[in-house]
Amino acid sequence: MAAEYAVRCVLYLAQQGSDVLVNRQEIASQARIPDSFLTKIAQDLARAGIITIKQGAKGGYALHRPPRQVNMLEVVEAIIGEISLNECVTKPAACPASPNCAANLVWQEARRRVRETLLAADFEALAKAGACVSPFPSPLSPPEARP
Amino acid sequence: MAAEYAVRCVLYLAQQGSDVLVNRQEIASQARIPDSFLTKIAQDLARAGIITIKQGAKGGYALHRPPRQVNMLEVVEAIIGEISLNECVTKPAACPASPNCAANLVWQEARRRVRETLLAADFEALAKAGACVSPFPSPLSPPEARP
DNA sequence: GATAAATAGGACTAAAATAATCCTATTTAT
DNA sequence: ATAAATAGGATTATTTTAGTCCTATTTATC
Repeated sequence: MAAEYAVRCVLYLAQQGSDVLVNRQEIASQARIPDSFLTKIAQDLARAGIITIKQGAKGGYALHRPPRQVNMLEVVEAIIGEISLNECVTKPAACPASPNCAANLVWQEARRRVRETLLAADFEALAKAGACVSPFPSPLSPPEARP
Repeated sequence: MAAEYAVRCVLYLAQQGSDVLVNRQEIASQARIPDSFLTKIAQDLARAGIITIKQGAKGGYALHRPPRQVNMLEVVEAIIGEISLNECVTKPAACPASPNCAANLVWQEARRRVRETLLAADFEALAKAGACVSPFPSPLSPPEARP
């Protein structure tokens, strides 16, 4: 959940435009995130340099950069750490044979592709594509004709 | 862990060749899987038609098909169910906006690519390439010569 | 058929990860 | 000075995962 909450939070901020300060309760209710939990998520996002937190009266959160320069990979990894898929990738020590293990290479490739996919998804595109438009042309949905 | 154990188990069987019956303790020690846990994993693999279980004296496990026809995706999914990466993919209900949510499409694409990668990894190739299963005989119970 | 060697499968426990909450402290606008 | 915000640590609850244990059943062999 936490990573999804983070994506929704950043998406909501991106929709307001960068540098627009939004108070936490508004984000929580609009993006359907438990308010107290959002506190924690925001802290991670701030630590990763994705959002800016302004404390005190009239405080709130804002994107720290233009939405174009924020992607899903960093948002997700700000929350859960580096995506790894499985232990044989993260803790090679757990598997004595892993340096020359073909299965390990498959996991690494799978991981690489997931990260690549999330990296390609920037929040400007996500915010714009509210309407069913996939950022990926090929197998999921046919490319759209431009007006 | 369970999915990794399953991969190691199938890999070990693939290395012995298909149709070769191996007793559970040997697999457990060679593939470094807690013996009692392997019981559970084997049941899932059998249910998925990946291995054959022979009960009774001189019983054990064997691959149910040639290694070429078994891939990492089905082995992993036999254990953990369909790979989903996150809830917004599995339970669209959890997110009222998901049908037209661009982030959701990104998750789906990422998932598609992981599954595609694991699908392409068949156990004949893995076994040939040399993998996860320790090349060293187990100190606990060395494998017996099979007639 | 009796027996010993295997695995099946359900019940159970332990540990870890995740989600979420609460409370006190601190920051800031007015 | 005060009220409106968020920070951040401590804590709890829930769920998932890992692993164990025990009794039942299956099968080869004598």
